[in-house]
Amino acid sequence: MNRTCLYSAPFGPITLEFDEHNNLVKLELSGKPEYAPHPLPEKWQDKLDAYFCGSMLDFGHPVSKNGTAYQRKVWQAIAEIPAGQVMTYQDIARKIGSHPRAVGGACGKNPLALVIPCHRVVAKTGLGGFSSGEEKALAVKHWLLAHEGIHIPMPV
DNA sequence: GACGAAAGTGTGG
DNA sequence: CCACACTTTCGTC
Repeated sequence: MNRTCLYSAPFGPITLEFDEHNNLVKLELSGKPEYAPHPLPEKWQDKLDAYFCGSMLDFGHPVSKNGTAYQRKVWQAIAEIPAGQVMTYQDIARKIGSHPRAVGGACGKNPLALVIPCHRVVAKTGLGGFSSGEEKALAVKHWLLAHEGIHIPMPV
């Protein structure tokens, strides 16, 4: 079985899902306070605390293995993005030899939202899209970017 | 310059 | 096989 934990992030509650292997399998930016909050592993509590504190912007955790080969490639490329820096979908697509559309699709299925800096990936026209236009998720993305000191050029 | 349509890739039904 | 996705680019107005 999996354990669903809740973490109080500055922008709102986030849901972390752990499996019986005690490893993070999913990280949702949307808090679902409808489950009994299991004790979040101190290991991740500290990581998240350090991240939101601004001391550690890199989780340094392997990407989820629950995905296709291309998805893993995309996530890995994203994970290689240095902290405090953003990369466009085209750059990533070019890096892995694919196209921006596929990159966006792979990112959309990214189960580890915060672990994989998918929010660090922006479109050429600015922030780009997020969750098919989920303003809430986009707000979180903007918050995370601002947290890293990145200013997003508005497409006016 | 702004708006609308087509493109080329991967995933899901 | 067809439709969708966190886009990009070309064509037209």
